[in-house]
Amino acid sequence: MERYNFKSVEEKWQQHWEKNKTFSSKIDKNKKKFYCLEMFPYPSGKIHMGHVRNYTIGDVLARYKSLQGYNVLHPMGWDSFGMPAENAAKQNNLDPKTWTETNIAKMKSQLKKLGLSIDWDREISTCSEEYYKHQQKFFLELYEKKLVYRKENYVNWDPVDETVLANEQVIDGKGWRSGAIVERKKLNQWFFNISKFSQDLLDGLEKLDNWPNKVKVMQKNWIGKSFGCEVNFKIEGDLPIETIKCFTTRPDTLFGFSFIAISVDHEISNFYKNNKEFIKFKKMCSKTGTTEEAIAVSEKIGFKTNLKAINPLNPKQKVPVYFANFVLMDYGFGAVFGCPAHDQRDFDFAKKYDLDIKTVVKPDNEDDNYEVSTEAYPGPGVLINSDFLNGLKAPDLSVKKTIEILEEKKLGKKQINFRLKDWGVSRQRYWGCPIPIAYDENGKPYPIPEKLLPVKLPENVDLNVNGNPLDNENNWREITIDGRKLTRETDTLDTFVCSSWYYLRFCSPKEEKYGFNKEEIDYWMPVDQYIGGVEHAILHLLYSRFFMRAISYENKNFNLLEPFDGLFTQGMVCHETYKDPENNWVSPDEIETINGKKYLKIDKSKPITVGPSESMSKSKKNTIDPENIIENYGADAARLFILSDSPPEKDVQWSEEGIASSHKFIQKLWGLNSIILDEINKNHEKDHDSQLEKTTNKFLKTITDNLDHFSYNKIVANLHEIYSFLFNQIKNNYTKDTLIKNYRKILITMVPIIPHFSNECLKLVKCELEEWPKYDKSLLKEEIIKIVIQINGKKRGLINTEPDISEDNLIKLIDRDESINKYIKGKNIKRNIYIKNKILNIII
RNA sequence: GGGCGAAUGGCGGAACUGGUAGACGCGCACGACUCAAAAUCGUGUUUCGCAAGAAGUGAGAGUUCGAUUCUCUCUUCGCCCA
Repeated sequence: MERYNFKSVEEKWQQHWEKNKTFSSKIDKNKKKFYCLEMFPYPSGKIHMGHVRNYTIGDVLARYKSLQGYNVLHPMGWDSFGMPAENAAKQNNLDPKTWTETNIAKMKSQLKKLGLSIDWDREISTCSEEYYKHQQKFFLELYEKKLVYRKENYVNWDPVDETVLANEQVIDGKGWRSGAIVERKKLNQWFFNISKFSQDLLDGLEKLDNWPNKVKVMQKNWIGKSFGCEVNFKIEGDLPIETIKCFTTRPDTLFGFSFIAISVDHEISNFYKNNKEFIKFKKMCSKTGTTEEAIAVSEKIGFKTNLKAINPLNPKQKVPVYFANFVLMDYGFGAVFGCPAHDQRDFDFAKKYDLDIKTVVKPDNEDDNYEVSTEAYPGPGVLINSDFLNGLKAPDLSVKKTIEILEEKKLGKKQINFRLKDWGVSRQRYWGCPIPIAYDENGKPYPIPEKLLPVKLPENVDLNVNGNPLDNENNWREITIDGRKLTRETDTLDTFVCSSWYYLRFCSPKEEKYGFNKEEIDYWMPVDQYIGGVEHAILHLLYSRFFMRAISYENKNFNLLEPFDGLFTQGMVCHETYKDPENNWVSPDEIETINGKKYLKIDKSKPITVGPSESMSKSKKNTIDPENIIENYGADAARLFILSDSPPEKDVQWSEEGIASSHKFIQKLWGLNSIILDEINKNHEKDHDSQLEKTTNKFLKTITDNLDHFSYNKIVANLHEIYSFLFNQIKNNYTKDTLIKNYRKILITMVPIIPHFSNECLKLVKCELEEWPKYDKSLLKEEIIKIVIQINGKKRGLINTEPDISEDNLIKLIDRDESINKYIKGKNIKRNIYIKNKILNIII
């Protein structure tokens, strides 16, 4: 018997698929469509195991659905704008475009080696002009609809690199590259008005039945709807200010009020423009980052004004007004009232500036003399020290009641607030989609006319400058439109914009007039199954949901709100970690195993410590290169193993033993295939066919159920079981027809998982790939079943019998079975619980 | 601090709506083949016990004839938000 040569077989089938355009897709209204989409990769250079897992899961589904008769759309593309290209280009002194295109070519060939059923004719790359010209049109369309606007906003500013940093580039308040303390700086930036759809995005979650609940909860919290109240505080003091408006979710704690804190950007700051102390204070505040977390951990500092605020519920009480670093202008109204006893931030602030701390809520298990001492109590309870509000249950009842009172007195009104802020899309970078806007000498924005689109990125740009390289491209920046001299916008779009509509582009990747073609969209959209990492649970998915709404907004021809009908989030790929005696990370291929112990390959006197399995990362040196795996074990083995060990939604541990065992299993299947080919050529008279029929039928049911539920790890177990069955029973002399018929069915079920191998075997048994084999329900019935016999809930034996046996007949069988009967002989039976075809519990 | 989730052999994990706990794989042990090794094949493998048997799904309680599964309390871990 010849060994299975995965290399030649895999190559052969990959060429076959490519030549025959097996996976190309087009509209066929007679067939049900299935749009299977995996999150497209960033072309970083080469694929990693995370990609292998993501795309294998998607490929199993796409191939399965295709066999089930669906018209499957399974495309792939490149999320190819972004900072790594710019950084790499700087380092290697080449341009981002070349770097990106080289990477794409490399990764595409790697993905092809995995044997994915992708329609490569639909390949798109977001950094190509054909792609981003449509994005620019969308931008202008949204600008027209007033869903895009420009405003001043704070950014994380690295004063050393003179550049804007994304939140994830700020580590412990410092720039990731320079290590400089990050400042807050105001810049004019473009925004998508996502908050306009806050309520709608929240409501839409309800209908997404095929999304993991976890993701829906995360999005819900991110949108962060809160019920509260806008309160107007009367102000006394030396400035012409009559009231300050605050937003609060806890108006019921107004009797514990002891200060008002306003943002340094609040309009009142205009009166302090020339105050040197204030300017100093404001500068100090700018050292605090812009994230909620940075604000939470920083020291709370304030700048006292001469203003006094009057408690609306208790006009006798007057409290100071401070500028404070923990209040941001873009939440609420840039002003909060402080209730130190029941908010930790306010508590810290009050301690620092020696302000009153008055307890107004007591926990249920405390008496009325309860007092907050070392930290704030933000929990539920009952109101105390609050005059006419005393005794109300907090927060539900007390908040409701307080709002009613404030509304009645016209001192405030009920308000709904969302945490979701508008999406700032301006990036001060070269390698992104240019924003199709220019400005006149007064800074007034002009959309670039459609006939001048796309606004192309200039080439041969000097990237080794601080700040945005486009700012130095004067030839590119200055343009004349209709005789008017204008200057281009030099910011480029956030790459999340590119990925928030790519699923539409896949439906009609060659459409020239518009980003998509309506007929194609109507047929293919929505995506039936979207598959990717949970790390995109919030931003990417929320932005895509927004984008769909923005395109549909005020559009009579097009009205699709949810792009992804089903979502599946796969887990990460992990690997053991290794360290040498000096505590340096060591990669798996620097290690040699001798007598079960691990040593450094180049210096065998150094033993290796094995650490816990962690998600693969370059810094921990525990990555495995998929290319080597495919080279040594084959794509089918890689696919089989990445599916086999864990459920796809959980983390999986990559191991050398695991991939080797998958490879062995394919070899065993090949051996079995040879035996079956021999058997088929013999002429058997004896007949054991019904057992083969039944087992195959049961296997088909199980594997189909498991495929339908993403239980891909169990599918691999099913294959092992059916293999053992065939291998052990093959000598039973099945008749040729039965053997070939059932074996073909089994082979077809392997196609989604190990497509090269199973297609090769199918060819050898002369089977043209047709359709997913259906199982026969009537064959699932067993002739003999096992019934568990329990005595007082403890298993004491099994009875083999025909199905649907009556309780009386079953007891007669037990009387004859000594091993069970010995437990009940001479005992008084109180009662029997009989669950048909399953269990009999005898209570004595 | 809040939200969500998880905890099952030496390891990864099975167990459909409460009904034989440990499928399948890895690892390990023994055996066959071999001069030998590798590869391959076979047998075994939750724990204690020679055995009959007993205990057993993070800990403790509860519901039930029966709980890995449902309820409550706690512990630990993971993810997200802070």
